[in-house]
Amino acid sequence: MPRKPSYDRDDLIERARDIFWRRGWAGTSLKDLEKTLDLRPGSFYAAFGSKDALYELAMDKYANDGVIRLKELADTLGPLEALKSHPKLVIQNTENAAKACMLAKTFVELNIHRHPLAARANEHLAKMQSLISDLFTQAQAAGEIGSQHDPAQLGRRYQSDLLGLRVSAERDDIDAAAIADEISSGLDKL
Amino acid sequence: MPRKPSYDRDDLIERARDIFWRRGWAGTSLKDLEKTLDLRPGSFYAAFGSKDALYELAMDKYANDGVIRLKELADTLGPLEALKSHPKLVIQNTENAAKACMLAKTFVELNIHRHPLAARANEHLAKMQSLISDLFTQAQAAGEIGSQHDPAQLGRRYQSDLLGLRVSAERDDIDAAAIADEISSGLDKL
DNA sequence: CCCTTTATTGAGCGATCACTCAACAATATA
DNA sequence: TATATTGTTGAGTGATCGCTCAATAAAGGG
Repeated sequence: MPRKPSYDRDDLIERARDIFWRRGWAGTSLKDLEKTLDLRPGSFYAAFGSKDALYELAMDKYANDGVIRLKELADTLGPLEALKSHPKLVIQNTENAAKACMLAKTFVELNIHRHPLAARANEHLAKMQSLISDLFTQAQAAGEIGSQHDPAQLGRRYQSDLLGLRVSAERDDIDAAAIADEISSGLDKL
Repeated sequence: MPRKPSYDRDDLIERARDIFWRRGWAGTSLKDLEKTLDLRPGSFYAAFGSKDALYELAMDKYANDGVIRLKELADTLGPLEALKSHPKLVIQNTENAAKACMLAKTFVELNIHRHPLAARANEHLAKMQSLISDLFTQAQAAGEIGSQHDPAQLGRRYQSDLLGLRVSAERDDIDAAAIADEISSGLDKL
């Protein structure tokens, strides 16, 4: 009986992810979203409910894709090589996305207001950190890094360095690829 | 002849700096500023001209104070020890300020719109990076670090790591002091 | 065809945005 | 005290914010 939507929902979420990622939460207005998604207000709210609800969908997609990408990298290259190549890859998205981490941007922007999206961003960051630590554990088990290191500690430091790299990568006057190389080669000394 | 202002201008700029630092550019409304500075709109605009003009004053103060603090640290402890203790100090501001770097927050929030404040934030970041590199040069000249390293490269990496640390320090579930220690002890291996 | 169900449209809601300005208050000089 | 100069006030500007909803369009089942 019913009429079908004229759009692909996942495609809209991806486009929303990119504009939220680039412009931030407060920096993205509903007019921006309506233009980017080619939706009138009524369709937008029928489809997603609110700006925040769509932001959450977009951020969840961002986070899940990031986890999948790193896991696939580990399956292909092994844990240590995955961690070594990840920094370079993560600042190479020439597309319509930003370089800085969307989770970090969301957290920093909204945590001061105790906004639920900040808490969710932090959960995603914690999950990613846990994945990174797992890869360090695997690398250690494989004898690729010394047994004296604490994987949790390494994961925490790695993620922190990655966040710094990705902020630096937004700057035109910074050679971010060089920083990525230094992060990677630092892992060889473990 | 004239009437004198009933406020201390520098004090207002410091209070503005803290609220801008914490809440960001879009996240700080004029109503917020009026409440924090105890100024009615007319006085605000007579004193500062615009929200952006005050933001610039606040950010400039933030940046200049940061430069002065690091220089004083170097005068007291010497270049390498200054760089080693700086990370711990910079995440210890228990006051009404944020942990993440105001320059990085400003740049990341406003650069996508090519806002003049983003360009100015980047200039401040570049100047701070230059100061850091100078300290590495001095440490190298004093034989505190090996001669095989490039001070410019070290400065770039150090600043990037610092930005990551300061983002991580906003998270309640992260032991930022531990990351700061790792950054510091990493300098001993140079 | 009709009818039911859902999608789409776009004018417009109240609230808030950064900001203005005419009226008034306070102070220093004459 | 009178006057000139500047600071302060707060109602109010047009624009934009996120969002609503009644009207209309489209599609499948009978």
